[in-house]
Amino acid sequence: MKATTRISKEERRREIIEAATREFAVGGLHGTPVDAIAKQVGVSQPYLFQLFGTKKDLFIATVHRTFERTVAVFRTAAADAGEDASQADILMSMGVAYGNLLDDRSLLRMQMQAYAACGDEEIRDVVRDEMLRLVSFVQSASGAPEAAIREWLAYGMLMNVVAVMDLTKVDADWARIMCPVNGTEIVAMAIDAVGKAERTQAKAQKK
Amino acid sequence: MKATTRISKEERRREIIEAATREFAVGGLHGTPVDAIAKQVGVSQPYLFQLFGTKKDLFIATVHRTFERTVAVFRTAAADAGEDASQADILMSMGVAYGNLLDDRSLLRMQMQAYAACGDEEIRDVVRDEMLRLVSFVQSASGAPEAAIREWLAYGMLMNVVAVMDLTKVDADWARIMCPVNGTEIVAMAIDAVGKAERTQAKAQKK
DNA sequence: CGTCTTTGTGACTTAGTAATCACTTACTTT
DNA sequence: AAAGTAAGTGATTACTAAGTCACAAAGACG
Repeated sequence: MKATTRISKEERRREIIEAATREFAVGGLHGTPVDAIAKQVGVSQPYLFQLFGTKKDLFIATVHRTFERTVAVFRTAAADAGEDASQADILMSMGVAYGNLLDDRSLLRMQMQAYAACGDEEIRDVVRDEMLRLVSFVQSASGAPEAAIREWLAYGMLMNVVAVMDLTKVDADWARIMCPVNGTEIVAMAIDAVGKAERTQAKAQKK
Repeated sequence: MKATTRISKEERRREIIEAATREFAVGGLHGTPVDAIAKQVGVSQPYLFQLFGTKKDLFIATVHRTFERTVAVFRTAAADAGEDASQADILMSMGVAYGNLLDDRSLLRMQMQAYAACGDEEIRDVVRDEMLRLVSFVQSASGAPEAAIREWLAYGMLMNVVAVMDLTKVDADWARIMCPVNGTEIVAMAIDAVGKAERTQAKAQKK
């Protein structure tokens, strides 16, 4: 197999992480053979080990990339909200963007895999670190008070679970409790969530 | 190895599921050898296959048990709230009980493993089904409006992530955003969450 | 005490898979 | 074109782990 054109280490690394996201998303760290990732990229399996050292290291690199992409989406959303956007506007914009991001089930599932792998100390440390970055960014970008951010995060986590179960595809009363708008994308939930956060925030500012 | 005393199939099944919860919690479906579970129970590995058929089936049984335990805790908490408890009182009682339940990291991590394994269709169906039972119970036991339950669930999901990362052990500003009371148990968060839910509910009832 | 049912096991098969190593092939530079 | 460097692979090792099967031993019961 030498149909592959040669590209730089860094490029290849990026390609591999993209593929790894898709594969790890389904099987998790232990359920995904490195072979499968290599095959998807069209590169030999030993090369992955040369580039990443260990399967776990590749997993960690993938976790990093996952959170990085999320923060990037938040950054864009915050910028799109405009200069004179209120704190609530910014949270709203980021919430909607996150809802759209969840359409990429690979990214979402990869995030769940990261949480699930927190039984491993090394991975837990990485996940904490990534979460630190994410929360810090949201805080500084929105300027919203802690309580509002917490609530916004809480709804985000609910959205994760809704998305991972593909609840939007379930047409049942109970499903609508978790995800008010069935059959549609989760974005609507984000809007609803930010609406609440806004009220919380208004209260906090009155004090 | 015949130190084991013989007990009924059903008893043994229960023992195995307990051990499986602990093991699967760390390694997930694919990262956990059936051997490890068998060893913990003090029973031979082939016997597990005789009792459960497949590793995946054992995993599914464990998922079932995990949610069952959670609902049981909610049931007790709802009963403990007393006859003339308000809807908010009941949600509060269940929230606090859930916070305490999360001290059992095995149960919590097992729950995350269940979500993470939703890439598998069969497991996803099971998880949906368990979630249906859970949400339905909370709804009927509390009688609270949908929006209040949704918010209560959202904070529950946030608590999950806080617990899985062991954030209560992290003494940093950003950690306090996700988990206001650092160094202490997550219960305080539950109380805070239900406080919010109560307000939401009050609003809904004014309409 | 003998036999029947149920719980349980030792030994094996089969297949996959993380990691390594010696080696090759393409591209770059002088 | 020769020499050097960087990207990439075939073949193999050493091990793990799911699932099977024929068989054993405990208790129940007349």
